[in-house]
Amino acid sequence: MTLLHDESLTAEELTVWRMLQRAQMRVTRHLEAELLVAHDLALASYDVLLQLAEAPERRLRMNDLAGRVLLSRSGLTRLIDRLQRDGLVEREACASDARGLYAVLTDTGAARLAQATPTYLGGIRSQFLDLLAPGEIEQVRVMLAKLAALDLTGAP
Amino acid sequence: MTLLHDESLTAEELTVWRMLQRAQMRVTRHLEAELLVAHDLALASYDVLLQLAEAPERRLRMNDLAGRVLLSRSGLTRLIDRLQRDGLVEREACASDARGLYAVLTDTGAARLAQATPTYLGGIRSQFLDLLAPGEIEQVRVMLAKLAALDLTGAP
DNA sequence: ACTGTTTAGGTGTCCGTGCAACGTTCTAAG
DNA sequence: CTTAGAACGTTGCACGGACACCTAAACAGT
Repeated sequence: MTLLHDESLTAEELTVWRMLQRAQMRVTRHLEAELLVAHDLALASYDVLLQLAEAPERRLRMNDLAGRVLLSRSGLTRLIDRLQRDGLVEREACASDARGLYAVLTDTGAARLAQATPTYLGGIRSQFLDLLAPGEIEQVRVMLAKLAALDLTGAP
Repeated sequence: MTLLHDESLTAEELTVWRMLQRAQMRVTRHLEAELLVAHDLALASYDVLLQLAEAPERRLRMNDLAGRVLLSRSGLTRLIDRLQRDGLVEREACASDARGLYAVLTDTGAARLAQATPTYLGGIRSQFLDLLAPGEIEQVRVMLAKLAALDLTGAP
């Protein structure tokens, strides 16, 4: 597993990985910057709002939410602190489990999300989707599905 | 540019983008963690050492290097501080330009890089390349080339 | 019921990074 | 030669995030 198969292969493959890193970083930065100047919203915050908006009852358990936005639990705690301070989400106790807390999207939060969404989608388009042919997007989707499969099997 | 073309398209495309985010994050985390435990080397540090190793004379101007590792200049300053403290790189004045500084890879640094490289490549393999068919890797390369083209034209 | 274990969430602390401002040096215009 | 402006690298500051640890609640076995 830690063994090296064949050094010679890696020249081009390594480049692919590095290009991927760069491209992803570039798009992310662009997106974050645009959201910040236009709506004073960090990318992570946008993701949280989006996840909540898609969730039933506009609410999600903290732990659950942390997993979806790829953030540590502590990181999410602070982020929700900020969003709550700005009135975009609220914390609500869970009836069935006294330890549990729901993060709930407020109307204000939903409105901010709606405002920011064109910027978000536009950024993804201009920096990512518009540069690829439709068929290529589908190719990417297929590949990513393979990679995502690992999440279920290998990494708990 | 900030206009929304068609809301209906974005359902699947949005998923593709989010999957890409997740996949990239997952691989990066895995890589960083492995490098850290096995060689006490952050991913950013590895990247710096790698860039320097590939550069002529094993040296690169700070500004130049900052661009290659996708780090702000200030961020690079501190990173080089740490690497220098650990003896992996050195700073060297530039003869032709008194403002300029070279970051130079030391022998110690080259050795550490060599030690860590199997871990790095192995991680990329196991988390990324091995999950894709050879043809798919080539497809990715082609697409990334398109995305990278933007770096040259659109973004200064 | 009781005690140990696991889970949910929050807190203390540290580290890495970006932004804005700064000093220094190079370059161009007068 | 002088001076305005740009470029290079560094520093003060604040912020965001992770890790380790903590408390409270749920669950397990006896």
